[in-house]
Formats: sequence, C-alpha cells, structure tokens
Amino acid sequence: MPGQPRNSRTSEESRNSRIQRQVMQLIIDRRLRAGALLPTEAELMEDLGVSRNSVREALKALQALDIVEIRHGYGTYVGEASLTPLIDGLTFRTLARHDHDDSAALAEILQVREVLEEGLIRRVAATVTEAELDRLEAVVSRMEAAGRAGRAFPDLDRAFHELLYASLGNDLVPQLLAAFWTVFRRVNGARGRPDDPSPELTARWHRDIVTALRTGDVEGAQQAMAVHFRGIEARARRLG
Amino acid sequence: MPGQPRNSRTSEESRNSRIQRQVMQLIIDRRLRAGALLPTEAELMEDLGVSRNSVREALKALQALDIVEIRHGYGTYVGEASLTPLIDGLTFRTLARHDHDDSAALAEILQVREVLEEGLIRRVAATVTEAELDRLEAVVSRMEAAGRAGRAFPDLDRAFHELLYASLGNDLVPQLLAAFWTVFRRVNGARGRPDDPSPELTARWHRDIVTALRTGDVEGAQQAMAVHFRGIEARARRLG
DNA sequence: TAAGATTTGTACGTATGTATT
DNA sequence: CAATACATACGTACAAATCTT
Repeated sequence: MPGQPRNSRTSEESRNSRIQRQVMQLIIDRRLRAGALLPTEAELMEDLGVSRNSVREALKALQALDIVEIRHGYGTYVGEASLTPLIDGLTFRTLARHDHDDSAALAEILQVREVLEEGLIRRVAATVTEAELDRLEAVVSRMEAAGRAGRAFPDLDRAFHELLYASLGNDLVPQLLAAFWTVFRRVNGARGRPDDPSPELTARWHRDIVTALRTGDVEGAQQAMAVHFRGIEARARRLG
Repeated sequence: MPGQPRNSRTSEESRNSRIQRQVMQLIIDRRLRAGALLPTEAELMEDLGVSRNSVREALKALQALDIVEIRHGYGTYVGEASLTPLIDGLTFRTLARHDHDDSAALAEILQVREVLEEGLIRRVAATVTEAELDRLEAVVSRMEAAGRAGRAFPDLDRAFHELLYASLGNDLVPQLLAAFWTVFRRVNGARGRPDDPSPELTARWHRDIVTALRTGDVEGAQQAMAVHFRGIEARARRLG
C-alpha cells in the first residue's frame, strides 16, 4: 500500500511548469493580444531548448486554461483567458461529489450568484440608461411570448442577466455570472432535470426587475431580484 | 498573412478533448475521491486505445485544471479541483492587458470582492457564533500587534476573511474570495507595489467589523466592511 | 545500505491529417 | 492539382524519481 504523498520538491520547479511560464512570459513581453499567432512548436523547441513533447504538453496545459488556442494544421494563437477553466472545474467537482448529492454544491453556487446579483442590481439602478432598459424590456417581451407558449428560454435568461450588468463597465462581472449560470445548467442537464417547469413565472420575475429599474426604485429592484432567486431556490429544493 | 481563424470542426470532437473527458468520466464512474490513485499511463493507454503521448497531453491539461495531480515516479492522483486555474487565468489576463493599465482590471476584481463581502457579511451576522467571534478577535489582536510594529500582515488578512465566512457552510465562498485576494496580491507584487502602506489603519478596519458583529449590528457590520473596501480602493487609486 | 521494480519525464524519429499558397 | 508548412499521433528508448525488498 502506498503511503501518503510527500510534499518534496519545493526548491526546484518542474520543467513543464517552467515552459508554461516561459510561454506566458513571451506573450506578455511581446505584447501579443488575444488572437495573435504564437511561434510554432519547432521555434519554441529551439528557443526554449526542449523537445517537441515537452512543448506540446505545456501548450496543452495552457490550452486548458484558455491562455492559448491550438488549431490543427494552422498554428497556436493567444487565447481569450476566459473563465472556461472555472466552468469546467466547477462542473467536474459538482458532478464528482460522491459524499453528498450535488444539490448542496448547486446551492452554494446559487448563493454566490444571489449575493452578487442582489448587490450589483443596486449599482445598476444608478447607472442604467433608458436605451439599456429598452433592450432589457425587449428581452422580457420575448420571454413572455415564450412563456405563453409554454417554452423554456435559457438563452434569453442568460442574455438578460448579461445585458443587465453591461452598464457597470466591469467585464469580469458578466463573465463570472455567466460561468456560474452555465455550471448550474450543465449539472442539472447531466442529471436529467427539467429546464424550467414554469416559464411564465420566470418571465414575470424578470418583468418585475425591469419595472423597478425603470422607476428608479433601487430597493424594489433588489427586492425583485431577491424574489427571483427565492423562486429558483424553491425549484431546486423541490427537485433536490 | 494569415486570415481570421475559422470556426470549423463542430461535428467531431478532437481526440485530446475526448481523452480528457474519458478520464474525468472514469473518476466520476469509479467514485474516486481527491487523493485517490488513478490508473497508470500504461493502463490508460490500453483502456483508451491511444498512445502514451496522447494520454500524457490529456493528463497535463487535466493537471492544469487541478482535476488530476501528477507525481513523478509515483503515480497520478485525483486532484482537489480547486480554484487554482481561476487564479492563474485571472493573474495572466491582468498582467497581459496591454491596452489599458492593469489598475482597471484590479478595480474590477475588487468590485466583485466588495459586492460579495458586503452582501455576505449580513448573512454572517445572523449565523456567526461566539466561538467564531473569539477566533476572529484573536486574529485582529495579532493584526494590531503587527500594525504597531509597522509590519504588514497579508496572511492574517487572508485568514480573517476566510474565517469570517466559514460559518456560512458554503465552501465555495471562501475559496472564491481567496482566489480574488490572491490575484490582487500577485499582480501588485509583480508590479513591485508596496504590500500595505498603513497596517494600523487596516487593523482598525477589521476591528470595527468584529465589533459590529459582536453587537449583532447587521447594518453596522456591512457599513464597516464597506469602509474597509473604500480604504483599499483609495489606496489602489493613489498607486494607479 | 543497496538493488530492483514501477511509474512518470524527456527525447527522437516517422507517418498522417489539415490548411495555405 | 501540387507543393509547402504545420499540427497531430504513434512508437520506442532512455533518464529520473519513488517505493519496495
């Protein structure tokens, strides 16, 4: 039986991590933007003095972090450094929770979303423009149409929350919320749970949010957002 | 000059991604916990019918996501699926922002932390126990001692915020906050900025938070947290 | 202490698939 | 269509690290 893994090797960095760092540093030093072409594997081999395998393994690791993007037969590009790794990691660890069922993990994600959105909506209420409210209202109208037809509207839901926080000028916020939203949806999908049991109710929650924002009612907007999340939580508990 | 990258290949999944999925599925199916030993590379080669290089590249990608952990000469283990990839990705993309200076990116991260902590502290106020408050107070006392000596105390700061949200029973929250905290610190470190120009002031902010929690003052606790973040933002602006 | 077995790390060669010119 | 450039995949050999005996 193998013993506990040791925590040796604090002195020296592994070669693979070193190559990863060097490639990242290369991107930073050369001021390459997302989409820019990176040196070929052969050039990296030569520049870094390592074999093709080592280069490829490092690039694969960076690809998993969305720091580079590899295109077969074309080349390696600087990636978007999106939150894709967060989505993959959270999805995996939720699905791999064997000790408890996954509803606890989903509740954790939902609580983070809830705190974020209830806090952010107050700031949105102060900065949102009429034009943005019009766009939000258009999305809600489409939600209501889908709801009357009994159809779920995950894409509209996602678009609403993304549009809602666009006025903050904080690019991280919509990406982070979208990541949590995607994990929530993927896990539920993998578990074969239904998408949205009551689309009309969901549409009304969003309508109430826009209405409160339109009248400049900060408290009301936060309250409407809270109601929205209470509803999602109630559904999750029912399915749990 | 190469044109825009195409978005072909939606039909078939790349071999490497397939192997990654298969390894993740293997962990889920066999109900392996973090720390459990995975099949050796040779076994995976055989089971999945691919070469060693392909197995290794897939494992390297999963290692970057902290889904597996590879130990030279020992074996491959199931990883913690921590938020390390988020830290790496956010740090990289902040340092790689060439269009704007990084202060804008740091302000975005700070805003997320701020909204989260100001919302969460209200829930903490309702659930925190006397024993937890005692531990928090002990940390603050050490902060004040360090502050009087003019020393910065990043570890105590981190421990405080981690301890603060332990009572929520939401494991994701402290991990997420720690991730943002680490990115913030790493980027500032890479830019050669000072750690904490006024430790005594920082200690006082934390003292005020505990004091408000002790008296059960929800509004006061949120207010104290807000003051804390206003202070951090003011410092960041001064350095910007 | 030392030798051997197991496992991962690195390197090289070759063939194939894919996109550009 | 042909030629070129590049990434992808496989196989093999050996080095390095770790555990067992």
